[in-house]
Amino acid sequence: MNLKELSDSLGLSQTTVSRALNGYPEVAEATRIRVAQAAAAANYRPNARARGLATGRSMAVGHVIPISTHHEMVNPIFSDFIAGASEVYLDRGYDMVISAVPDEREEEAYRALLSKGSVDGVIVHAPRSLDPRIALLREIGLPFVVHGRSTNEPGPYNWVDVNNRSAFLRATEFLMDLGHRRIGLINGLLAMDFAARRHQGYVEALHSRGIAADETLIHTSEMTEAQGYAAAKQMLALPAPPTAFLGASIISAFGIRRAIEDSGLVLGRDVSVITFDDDLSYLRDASDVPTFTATRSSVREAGRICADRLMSIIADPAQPPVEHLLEAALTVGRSTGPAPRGTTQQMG
Amino acid sequence: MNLKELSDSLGLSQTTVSRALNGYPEVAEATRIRVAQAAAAANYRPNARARGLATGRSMAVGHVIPISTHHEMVNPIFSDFIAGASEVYLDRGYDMVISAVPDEREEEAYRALLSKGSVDGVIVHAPRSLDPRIALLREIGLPFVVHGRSTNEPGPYNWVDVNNRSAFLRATEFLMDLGHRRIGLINGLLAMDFAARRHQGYVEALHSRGIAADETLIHTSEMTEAQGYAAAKQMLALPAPPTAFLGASIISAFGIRRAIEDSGLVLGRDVSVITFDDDLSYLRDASDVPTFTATRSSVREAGRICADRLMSIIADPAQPPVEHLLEAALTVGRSTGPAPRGTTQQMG
DNA sequence: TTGAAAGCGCTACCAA
DNA sequence: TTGGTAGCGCTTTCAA
Repeated sequence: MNLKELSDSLGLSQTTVSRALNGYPEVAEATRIRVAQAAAAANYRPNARARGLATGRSMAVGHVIPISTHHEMVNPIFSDFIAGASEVYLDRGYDMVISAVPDEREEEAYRALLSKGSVDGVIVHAPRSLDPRIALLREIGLPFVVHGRSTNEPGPYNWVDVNNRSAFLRATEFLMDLGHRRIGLINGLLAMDFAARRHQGYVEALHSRGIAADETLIHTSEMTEAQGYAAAKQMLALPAPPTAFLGASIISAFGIRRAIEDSGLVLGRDVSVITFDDDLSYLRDASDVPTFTATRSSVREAGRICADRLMSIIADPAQPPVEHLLEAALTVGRSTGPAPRGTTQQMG
Repeated sequence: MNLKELSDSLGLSQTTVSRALNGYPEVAEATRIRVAQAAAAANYRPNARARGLATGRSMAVGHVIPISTHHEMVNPIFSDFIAGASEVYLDRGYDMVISAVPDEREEEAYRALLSKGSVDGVIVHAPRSLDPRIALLREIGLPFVVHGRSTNEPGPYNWVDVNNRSAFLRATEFLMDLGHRRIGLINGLLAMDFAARRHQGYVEALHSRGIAADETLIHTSEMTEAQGYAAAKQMLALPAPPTAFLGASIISAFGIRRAIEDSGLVLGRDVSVITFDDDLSYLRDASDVPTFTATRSSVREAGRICADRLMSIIADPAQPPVEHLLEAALTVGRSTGPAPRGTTQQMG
């Protein structure tokens, strides 16, 4: 069923039917109702390509995911983000186009998305410290919102980020409040902006209590199970091993747990672990289990906000960039049910 | 840069330029080269919407993900599948459109995808025993490939599936070979086809050794950490607790591990665990750690195969349905590096 | 308040 | 081997 068939069946012109369906004010109310009913009955939906050709907009948003490093796709976090963004797209009638491409074909992917006209804008994932994608997108004039930040990027741009610095600062303080003084940090690659900020928060917290950061207790690498295991194992073998770990991701945290077990220690009794990007944490000294809900709920919220922001930019590209910093929620108590929806919840 | 501008700059007609770019044989070789160079220099790419309007094909594939139950998006497996499919799409110039929709809006999503004309075909994820989506897609004539199988579906259809029955059969046998007789099965919901097949393989293996399946050692639920924990905890409290677990997913396996620890037992010493959809397993009696690579590599492979198959169907919808059963690889030895690419590797 | 008609950028048919 | 041209299905002036 297309516009012509629909308008013919109604004895109206395509123009009028199109106007009625798109909410133009000049259509008589009676006509509009008649058209709407006929369209619903015929299960009519305008062809997206034809409409796109006519309007110059594609009603689709692109997400380019670098896959060679396995940073993103393997990361459950990404799923949450996508789920949040999808909610918004679904509401607004937008499609989500995902290009999973090898790192070296990333630029090509963005250019293709633009020149093929398949999307009206993109979300940039996992920005690095000075991310070339931002310059590229500005240059080619494709609207974009960054999930995360690119610290050394000189110009203004739209971003939505979780406050990784404060999250790790608070988590470190929390552990210190429990008496821990030697806290191992199993972090992601410092080239990733979020990892650098986490490192910063951790160090700040230590300094605020007059504790010097011990390099042997800081590890940065890809956030894999194997890396988490190796790093934790090595730290536990130190003359003065850590009594607690701060894990950057659920994946590496599983490696940390394995290292603790392998070392003959008992998780939550001999060694405490707080994991970020996770719903579970293990502490030996707390009556209950504190949980960073940042990534099971805040990341989903971040997806919603990014999508919403991008669609606003697409509608009006002239507006000034907006920066949106979300506070991660560190709650006490194991969370087993659905993650809370708010993002402003603070640690007690 | 569009076709008209490009052809004008070359002093050729749009027709000739289009033909040259699309590999039609009647174009003079000299012309083709000249056109190709100009196109590359201008960074020209045909507008996907215009081309789609003209050809009737959208050069895009849809993936509809049900999100309300958190079956898929939360599942790291899904990421691997997408990564595999993406490789194929990228090669063939196809876009991947992902609709994450609440269960109840699933049918609407498929219909919209078709009538809006945004995709040429879809991949169906996580089929149930008699999945209504198959009938729907057949009815509306949208080409599709199912990742998994729908057991009670009467008609033929294209599917690509991992042999879940044999995987669980082999894993159960493996545990029995090590001397285990009480093996807990922490499974997904039986309404999900893959879970039913896993259950079947488990029971078959027990029967082949003359062991009756013990209902108290079989648990089915959503594959969450909390469910895995609760189920394992309960089983470990039985008068005759299991000495090994078979976990259906990496997520629930983490719950199983926690239950073991909580019960004062040591994983790999007191209780063994084999996890599916995972790269890690913990056995007390094996010299090394056996690993089901099914989901970190085979699932990616399945993504590739599904995508390839779908694009073949789109090109020629008349061809008979193909059924593709992948054997899951159960390997011995911890896998820490990149997952192997093949899918036919068998357990020793 | 409604309709006719001109595109949007491309492909594909029919001529030359 | 090349070009003219008629759509593909929709939106959007411009007229009526």
